[in-house]
Amino acid sequence: MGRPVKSERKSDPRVLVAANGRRAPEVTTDRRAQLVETAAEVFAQKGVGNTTMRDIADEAGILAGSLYHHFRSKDDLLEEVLRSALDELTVAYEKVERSELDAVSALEGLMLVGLRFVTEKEAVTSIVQNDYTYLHDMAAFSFVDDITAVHRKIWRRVLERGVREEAFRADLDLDIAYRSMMAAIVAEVRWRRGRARKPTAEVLAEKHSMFYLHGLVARGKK
Amino acid sequence: MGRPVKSERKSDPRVLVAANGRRAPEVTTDRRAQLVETAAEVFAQKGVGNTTMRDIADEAGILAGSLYHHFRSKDDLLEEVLRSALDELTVAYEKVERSELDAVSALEGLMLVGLRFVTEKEAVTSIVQNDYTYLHDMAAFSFVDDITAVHRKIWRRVLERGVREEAFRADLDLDIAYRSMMAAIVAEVRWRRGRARKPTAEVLAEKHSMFYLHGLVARGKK
DNA sequence: GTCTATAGTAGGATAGAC
DNA sequence: GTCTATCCTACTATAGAC
Repeated sequence: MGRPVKSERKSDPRVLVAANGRRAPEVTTDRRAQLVETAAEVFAQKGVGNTTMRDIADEAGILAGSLYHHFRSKDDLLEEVLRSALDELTVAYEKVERSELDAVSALEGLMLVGLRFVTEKEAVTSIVQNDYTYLHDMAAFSFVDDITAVHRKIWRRVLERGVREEAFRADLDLDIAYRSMMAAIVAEVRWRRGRARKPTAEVLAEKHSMFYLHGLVARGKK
Repeated sequence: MGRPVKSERKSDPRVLVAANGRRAPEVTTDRRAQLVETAAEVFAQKGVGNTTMRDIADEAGILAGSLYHHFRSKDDLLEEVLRSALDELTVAYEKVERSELDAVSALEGLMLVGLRFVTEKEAVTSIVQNDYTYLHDMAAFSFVDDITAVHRKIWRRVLERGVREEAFRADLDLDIAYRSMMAAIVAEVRWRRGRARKPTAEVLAEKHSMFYLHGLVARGKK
């Protein structure tokens, strides 16, 4: 990479086809969604900056130029990879918050949702985690920060409620708590990538909850 | 980036000058060390893949070609950036382990050392954190993993000792504990970069220790 | 929807003057 | 130790045939 790319985003091919009134949308979406999936995998594997359109095309079994029939630019393709996945995550977090569980259960719920995302969308998680600098320096990807901010607010509200309801320690530093847990969840993707034995999100959530709820120190002591 | 670069590493200018028997080593080192510092900053800011030799040269006030008088290649330069800093971190961790504190204090010590590194070497931490994929895919940078493995073993020994001495919970999952704390420490660099108010390592260590030692749950409850 | 071919650009690295 | 000039390579993106 390195060549600056301005994506201006205009029409979406799917909309055009839909307007024709033909084809099941599922099939229409297929090729495009399939390419997005492939791209996600390659971006995650090599890093966005080191991924060329040819890399993606190779993996998809076509030539680089053909990708431009589906996407306006490399950044356009990346945007589609990220936006679809992150929007799903928002919905899942919101569902936990709306469920009105007690604070401890709600936090466990958020953790499970976060870890499910990490385990089910390894590629996207890797991209967000590994290409942080790339994404943050390009105005075109500020939407990632916007979405992340929404997630943070949900977590914060649950933590605040926990303190208010005296389920969590009163002297808790909520910034530290949020940052630590989020960092740990996202970092899980680095431990599981390319590994044979991949623990399920449920197992990980159970362990993380245990760790964060009770801490390191043995109960009997102090 | 994208162009594969093989660094083979041969003579070091400093050695040659030293062999001449002239100059204070400090002054001799200066220019090179200064360039390494500058490079670290630029790599951290833009990401390794998006940093060009011209970017670094601009920041240093020279032309791109001149950098090759000091370093054999871009990767060579990056290697120097990383190796010097990470070796220092190893020494600091080892010092904590040798001090034979009780497990809780030792863990607090490791945390402080880790956070001091993050706060004092923001650039290097950012690079290791953000260009994870780049570093892991190139054989030339496997030394980063080697060094990290040494750090992990030190942390693990302290955690294991804590459990043995019954300072830490017996049912602690050491993998989760280590990963979580390390992820949180390294992630701190993302929160402080470009921020006006930067908490000191000491303040952060105090807060992280509090959080990890005691967890979220209020004592009175459960 | 994919191909061939290619324009246009930019980065890594080198050689030799100063 | 830095500069000028340049080679080589590789990537993004486009145009038009099939």
